[in-house]
Amino acid sequence: MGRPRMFDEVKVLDAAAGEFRVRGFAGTSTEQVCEAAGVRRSSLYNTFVSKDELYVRALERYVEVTGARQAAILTDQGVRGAERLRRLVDVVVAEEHDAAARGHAAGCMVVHGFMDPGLRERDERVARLLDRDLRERRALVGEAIRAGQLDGSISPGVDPDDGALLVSTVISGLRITAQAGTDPETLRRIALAGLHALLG
Amino acid sequence: MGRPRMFDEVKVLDAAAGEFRVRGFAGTSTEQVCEAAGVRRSSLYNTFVSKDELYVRALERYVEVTGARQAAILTDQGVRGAERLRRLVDVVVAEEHDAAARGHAAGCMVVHGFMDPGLRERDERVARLLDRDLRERRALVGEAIRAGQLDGSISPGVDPDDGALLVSTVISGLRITAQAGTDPETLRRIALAGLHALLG
DNA sequence: GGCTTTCTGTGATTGAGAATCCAAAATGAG
DNA sequence: CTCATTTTGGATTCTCAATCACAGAAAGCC
Repeated sequence: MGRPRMFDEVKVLDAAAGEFRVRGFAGTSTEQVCEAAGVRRSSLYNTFVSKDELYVRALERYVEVTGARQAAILTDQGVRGAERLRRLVDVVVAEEHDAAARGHAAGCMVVHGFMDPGLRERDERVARLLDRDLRERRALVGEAIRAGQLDGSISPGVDPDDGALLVSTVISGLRITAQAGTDPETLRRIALAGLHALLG
Repeated sequence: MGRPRMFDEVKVLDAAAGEFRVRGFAGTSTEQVCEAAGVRRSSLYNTFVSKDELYVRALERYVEVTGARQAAILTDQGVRGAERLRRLVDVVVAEEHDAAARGHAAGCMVVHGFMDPGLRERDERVARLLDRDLRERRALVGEAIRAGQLDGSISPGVDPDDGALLVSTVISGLRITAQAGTDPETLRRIALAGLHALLG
């Protein structure tokens, strides 16, 4: 029934996300994506219509994968609330560390997406994806904070919604600070200091 | 002695910075800069050689202006250390607020610069400018923290260098969170929560 | 094995934007 | 007023990313 794909569609999306997260949409050429994915441009366009469509698909995938990973950490019932937040930070720091070892910064599609108003205006779906991701992320962190307040690891004085916003702000800031060549231990120390209001 | 300039070179740089800070280098066309500055393209190129050169000049100017404003706040001897940091946050929040009123997010050339590794690789001067700015900014915040520890407004337990890194991380994160449509009061509350380790 | 279908790869075409060029206009000096 | 000099507006060229079209190749079906 026709010649089968020589490449794995999802692998290409991951490769594309790997490029977009570093340089953003405007800063990444389709040639770079092809290079990273080991696919010819015509195959890329044949499968994914356009650069915009590819970006949307890659963003969907990126949000889904990172969201799932973070959800697993934040809802881990075997761990106290405060520790879940620490593990979240550790994951982000480790990501940056791994990327730095490969020479480039990790970047983040969500950060780039938010920093590019033109992109959100041009494609409604991008705006929706980013907003939904942000909401879900905050909801998950908020739940972890509530859990922490119940198990006594997080001070009951803080509003979980504010706390969630703080966590997402600190992590975004971390992405920027990481690019300036800050070492992982320092990065982790700073992040935990930023969450001092929550973690004491 | 020839026809004089019809435009103010510095005003054009400010207008260019105003565009670059929102969409970054790759996301901004010279046409947009011309539009914003009210200058024709030939005038732009006649005066600033190329887009790259224009960007470097705009970044220099941007870094100089924002640096001076922040320095004034952070070294204000009439104000206690902790209060200086709060004022710094207020300035950033106000910037985002003003921009939001005009429909677009404030953005930040420094954040965009750090999030664009390709740019730093291509032009050594951009990398140097960003690094220098970051160092100076941290040094200033560090000084304010030391001052705060002397006047008793900031807990003596924190390392000023770490504190400075935290402040710059939180402010960067703030820039991102602001784009998601967070209102100014919330933004301010979150930022102060992030600096809880410093400000108590 | 021939046929159909769908993929792949090469190369052409389009299009956006950066860079350049040129003639006209403006201005101050003499 | 006239000249020398520089700016300006518009047209043009150039470059490279993005897209498209077609020929060849690979797999399943009969």
